Amino acid sequence: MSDGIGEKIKYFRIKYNLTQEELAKGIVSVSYLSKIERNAADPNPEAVKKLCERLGISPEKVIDEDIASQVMRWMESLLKCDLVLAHDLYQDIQTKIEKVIDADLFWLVKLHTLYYFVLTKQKDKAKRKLKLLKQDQKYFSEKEQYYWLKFKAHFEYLESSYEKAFLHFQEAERIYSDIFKEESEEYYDLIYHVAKTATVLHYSYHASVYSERSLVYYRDHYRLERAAKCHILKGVNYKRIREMDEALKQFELAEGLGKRLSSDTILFRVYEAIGELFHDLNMSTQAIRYYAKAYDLVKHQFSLQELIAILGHVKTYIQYEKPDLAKDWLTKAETLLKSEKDMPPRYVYQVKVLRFALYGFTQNFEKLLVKEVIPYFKSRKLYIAYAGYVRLLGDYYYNNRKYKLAAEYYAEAHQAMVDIQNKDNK
DNA sequence: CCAGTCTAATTGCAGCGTAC
DNA sequence: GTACGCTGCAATTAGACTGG
Repeated sequence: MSDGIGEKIKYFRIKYNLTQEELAKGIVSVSYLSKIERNAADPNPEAVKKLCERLGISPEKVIDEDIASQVMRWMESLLKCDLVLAHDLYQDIQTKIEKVIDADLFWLVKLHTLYYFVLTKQKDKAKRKLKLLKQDQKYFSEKEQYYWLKFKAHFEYLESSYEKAFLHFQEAERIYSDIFKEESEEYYDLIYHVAKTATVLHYSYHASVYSERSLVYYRDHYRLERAAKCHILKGVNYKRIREMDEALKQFELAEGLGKRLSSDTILFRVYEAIGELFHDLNMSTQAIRYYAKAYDLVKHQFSLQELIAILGHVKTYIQYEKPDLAKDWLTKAETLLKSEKDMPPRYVYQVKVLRFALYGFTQNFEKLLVKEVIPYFKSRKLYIAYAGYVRLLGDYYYNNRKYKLAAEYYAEAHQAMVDIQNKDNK
């Protein structure tokens, strides 16, 4: 019978560094323990009791209703990204769960703990959890396999490995219908994340299909914050295919929702996106207006967002041919970087490159791009940024009359863009 | 009651994969 | 290679059931 006691025994045996022989000695044979652990045997309760005693765990099979419902509430709070509630429940559950023998609940908790670490950005803890779960994935039921794929994807996303994240999300979607009877909040949360990841990867086709699907659900269920985020995703994708009016419309819808919810997070993203849109349209005054709005929302509070808004100002002032203002804003960015050590590399590199753009491209620029920037984006498979910087280096060689090198880099940038399209069309 | 039969739990051992 | 941890398989054992 599979009440899942086997996995639990195995988990604790490994935790306490025992071999099967050591645990089984005097109770059952090693090979029978092997079977028990794999749920391939239905051992007599006496033996199970002895094994559990040796491991110092309680063999109670009946689970506390309290814990079960608490775990469900915790999973729900994670799905809704309610971190305050999730944190409280997490503390409580962790102390209780080890005493409970119900493998179903047991793995669900382990898996959701991974997601909890990802949401709270505890990278090291998440990494460790991921490693542990990896060893046990062969025991996962289908439902657990689904969560495993989904949360692994979230982890990869956090690590900026967007391509891996995208594949895991898609695989999770493939098995979703085998496990859950209907398309619920869980499903559309997954769809939303596929859209989000596809957007980062510039997979425009996937991004627009998935963001539309999740938008419809969130709108109909009055999940306004998510709906706003879907509008932003749609806007970004319209912008990329140069449907600027449609993009602006999406951003305005998101703005309306953001105001109604008085959510600075949403409003920041909207203003930053509109700023970017006007920047792309060479409408510098408008772009600055929105970047300024975005900046006002986050300055001296959220340093990463602040940096993003500052960078918007710098590139727009460069475009606007106001180098002095651009230099002022660049200084702000550099000051911010000094006080905040843990900024994502892609923004750090952007600051460094913008400095060269404002003060002249020197040989150090070539060194920075060849040795650090280009390899970084290549290894992360962030091909859009990669292609952008490769092209920039091409420009540098071109301006220095190194035409052969320039041509090579232009070709490489072109190839990277073609590759993205191919991946999107798969 | 008991010999015979059937089923399921349990064991011993050969052999597999991995780490050193 | 060999030591170790683990698993698959055939054999053994224990217990339940049945017909005489």
